[in-house]
Amino acid sequence: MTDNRKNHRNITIVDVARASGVSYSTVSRVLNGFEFVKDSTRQKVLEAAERLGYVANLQARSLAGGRSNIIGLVVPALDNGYIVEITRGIDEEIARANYELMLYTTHRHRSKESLYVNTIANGLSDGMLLMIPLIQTEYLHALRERNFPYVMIDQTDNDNLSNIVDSTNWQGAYEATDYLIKQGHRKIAHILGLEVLNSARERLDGYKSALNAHQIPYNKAYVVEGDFTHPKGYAAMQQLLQLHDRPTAVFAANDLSAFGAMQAIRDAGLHIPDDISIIGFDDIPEAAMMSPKLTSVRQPLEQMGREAARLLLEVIDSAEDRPLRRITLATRLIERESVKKI
Amino acid sequence: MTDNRKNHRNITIVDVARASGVSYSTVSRVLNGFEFVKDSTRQKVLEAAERLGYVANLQARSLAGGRSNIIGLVVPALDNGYIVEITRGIDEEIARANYELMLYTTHRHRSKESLYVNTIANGLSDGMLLMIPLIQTEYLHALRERNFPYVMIDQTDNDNLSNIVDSTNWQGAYEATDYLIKQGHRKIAHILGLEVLNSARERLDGYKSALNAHQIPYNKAYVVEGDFTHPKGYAAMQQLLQLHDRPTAVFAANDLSAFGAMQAIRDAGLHIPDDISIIGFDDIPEAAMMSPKLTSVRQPLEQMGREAARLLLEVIDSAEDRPLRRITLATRLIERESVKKI
DNA sequence: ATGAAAGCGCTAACAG
DNA sequence: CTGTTAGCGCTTTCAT
Repeated sequence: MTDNRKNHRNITIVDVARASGVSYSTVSRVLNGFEFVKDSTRQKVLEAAERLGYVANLQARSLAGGRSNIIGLVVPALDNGYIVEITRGIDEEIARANYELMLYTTHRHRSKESLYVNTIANGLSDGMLLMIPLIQTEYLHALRERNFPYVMIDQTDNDNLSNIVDSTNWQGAYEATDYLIKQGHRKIAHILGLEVLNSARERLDGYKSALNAHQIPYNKAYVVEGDFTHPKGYAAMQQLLQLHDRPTAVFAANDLSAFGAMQAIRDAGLHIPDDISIIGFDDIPEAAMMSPKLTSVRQPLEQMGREAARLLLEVIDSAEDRPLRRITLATRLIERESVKKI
Repeated sequence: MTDNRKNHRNITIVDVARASGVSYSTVSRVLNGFEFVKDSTRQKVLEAAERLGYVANLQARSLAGGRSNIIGLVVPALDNGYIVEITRGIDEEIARANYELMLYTTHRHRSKESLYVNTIANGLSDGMLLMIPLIQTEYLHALRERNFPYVMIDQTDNDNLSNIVDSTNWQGAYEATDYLIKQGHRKIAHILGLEVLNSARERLDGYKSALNAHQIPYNKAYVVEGDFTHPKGYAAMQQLLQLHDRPTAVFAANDLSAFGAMQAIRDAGLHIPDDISIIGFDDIPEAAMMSPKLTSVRQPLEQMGREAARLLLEVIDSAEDRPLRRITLATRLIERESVKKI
């Protein structure tokens, strides 16, 4: 601080100790719910703390080896409903457990990822939640080595040594494609997700398997590049619209690219679902607000966040040799208005 | 911790000191960019820190009276684009200054607000950003008393003693209404925001003033209760649709209620903008993704976040007697497809 | 059941 | 220019 800003004396356990006539270690015990404290003492201390308006100093507590009740969350950015929904689930769940959230946004810079992982691990968080696509396994290794609690969300740890929460990508994609087929579609395109990501590959596989199950030949021209973004979805759809044998339906790897595709369809003067049916993946809140409302495979995003938070809290509270868990939540097709039966 | 989780020895300045053969206060000086250090010493220290993989312990630094480079952000919840957009702006700006974000979500519980304000002020944040509607002035008073840097976003401090970033609510509402009038509308309804909030009142005033300026009598039946949410917007619109003399256009206090209204209009079998024109406020990203795309008064949300962050950073860096600032950003009408000329 | 004392990692005078 | 020292507020042995 430039000046005397931090010279304000906060109420500390010493003050509480003085006010209640005990030593400050006793105050600490009371505040931490330690059991061997005389009831009358406990009362006195609690009362004094209340009266003085004592507020614990988390950093000091954490420094001294206690818990900070803070968990770190690393995300790429706050720029889409997908991340925000998961974050909300996390937020709700940790609030319930009286934890706070420290938000680290990498802004998709690689260098930040390692920095954050390090900072968090050696800092004040009791644990950390990772939503970093393509995280390098070395970080994870470092975390494990120091026994730092962490949970990954919707990602794969190639070493298979992490606690993970994700959802049934393959299954969801299969179901979406199968649904389109059952609505009479045969010419079904797929707008890919970012292919380096596991979720994107699993969705592609689900799509292929469904076609295969119905003996519909796989048409390479119907599978176009994408990266989970709106602009790419738009471009991909434009590409599909130029095909001689235009698809009658498209399954987009996520809602964001589906929105882009819808835009492209509209801009081409065509109508959804009359001319082309479309189905998304994720079911972010915006999907229900579109017109027509987007049919989509719901990934229980908020719930994924909640489960991840809960799992992390468990890990923090448990012994080191706790067996790893992988929680895979079920996706579910939400039928709305963007698919037509033909 | 239940076990030896925190017994992992981190690399500290003591290690760096030992490795570079200087005292640890010198290391501290180097790390803090203190100027009176011999260049050769600085090199040695930096090199050793790098080699050892030293990562600063923010809590210790903050405890000892230094900066934590963390700012606290208090928000009601992460449940709508309005908050998320502002948060994003904040996030980007503080990242640029190498700060981290500690997120406190009140989940709209009053008790949490005071707790957070206290915790943050006595905790590790260097400053705090407040997005709490109807914040109690006593908290603010407490903050000022301890000279704790804070900035409020899109709120009013009745005592007028705070640094604030907001936008031209009155002006924006006036412009929206004026625009509708110029498109030939006379029967213009208004879905109110949460009336206890200043922004809601200012928008109502802007609406009234515009009507007045065009000698259109104020019709009380056209002004219906709302609270900035989708469901209330829906209900408000239903109410308007039942009127004998139905309005031809409605100005909603924010996009969220506009979305609700649009839904109600569609559910009533009517069309936008052919049967009813609608205009929102905020211009959250979803507004451009609707069909028809919503015409809306853009509040530069992300920029508001940025400005607030920048202002806070300035306050943190400046002397105590820095004059207060209020930054009011301009709103701007974004014409899209939800208003028809009649 | 409670007090005394050490120390977590760091910054900031105070000396020199 | 650099080392020494005293805390910041708290948890945690170690005594008693």
